[in-house]
Amino acid sequence: MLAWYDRHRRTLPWRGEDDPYRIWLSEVMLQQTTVAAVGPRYARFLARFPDVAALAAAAWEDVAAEWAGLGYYARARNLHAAAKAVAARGGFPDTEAGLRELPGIGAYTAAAVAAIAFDRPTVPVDGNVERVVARLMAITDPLPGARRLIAPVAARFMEQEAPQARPGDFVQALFDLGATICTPRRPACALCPWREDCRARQEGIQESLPAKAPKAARKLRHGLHFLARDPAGRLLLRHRPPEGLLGGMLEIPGAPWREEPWSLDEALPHAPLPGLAWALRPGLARHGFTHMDLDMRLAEAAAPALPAPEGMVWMTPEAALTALPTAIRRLLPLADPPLAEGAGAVASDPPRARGARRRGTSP
DNA sequence: AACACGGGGAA
DNA sequence: TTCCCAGTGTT
Repeated sequence: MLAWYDRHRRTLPWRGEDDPYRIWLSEVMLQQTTVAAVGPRYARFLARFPDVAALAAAAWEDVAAEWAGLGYYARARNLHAAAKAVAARGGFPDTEAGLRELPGIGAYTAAAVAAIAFDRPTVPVDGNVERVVARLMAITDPLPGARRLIAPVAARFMEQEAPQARPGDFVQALFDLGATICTPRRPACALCPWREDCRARQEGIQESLPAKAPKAARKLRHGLHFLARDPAGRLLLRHRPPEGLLGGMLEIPGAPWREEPWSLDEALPHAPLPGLAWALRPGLARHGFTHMDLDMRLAEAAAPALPAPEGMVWMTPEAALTALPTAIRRLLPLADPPLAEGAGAVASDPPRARGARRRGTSP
């Protein structure tokens, strides 16, 4: 495995780093997030917060804006909290158990940082390792339950394949094998260093593993949001509660997301400023979360120059574009004139700003 | 053990 | 479209 890794490993921005801060940051960004999505964001984050002291000293607003668009915003909150804890104790814990105490570091990330940054002989079990081990051992139990069978096998590999040598490289070799050879669909078994040992391949069932438990159906919810613009063209945004969905992020204020679609009249009590002439815009913004789909409509009004109400802030469209989470950003192309992604210099193509088509028989 | 929690890239 | 990604925390 290590010989294969030395020959075929991917070149990645966080490869070869020995700074625990950088390893940790990469692992947190990579939680449920693809390498391709993390790449540019990793470099940008480090440019803004070059070390753990800088992150610990930063204001939450700046961390949130930097994380916007990456998703799973509890990661950013926990990252910020963990940075303060690390700065306070004078450095990173160098054991799996010590790392596990930090907010946002669970079983996987503790093992990953311990192995990669501190060469501890432990195996983080991510989606790649689950897939590689399930196939190698022909484990047919469905995930996530099968993890209790997979983890001990992975730990045994570490003992056998990397006896006190290169634990960090061994786990990253497993990642790379899963990402480039032992892929979810159409694995390239002919190129695999373990092709002769793989029980799933021997049985011809590699493409059906790992088995997964069926996931719950996504609910559909509806929202109606109110975009107020002041005479300077700034947008009125609201802070969401610190926990829960999009916790701690900014949003365009609106009526709560619920099962039934909103009419403008019905939603009016939830408008951020009283007495404005709200006009409902045509079209619908749709966003899919992990557990629900969300259909949002947009009402707009011109507002006089006023101080922002409690918990809200006036922000330029340019700043809003980068500070808003993607779900909320999808409303901007519905505005008149549209505040699309390319509103600034770049005339990029507006994302799925699908109009009222689809089966949404709008009011 | 089951849920809540984002978003994007690839097939 | 669907799948799934270097998962964590809460209930």
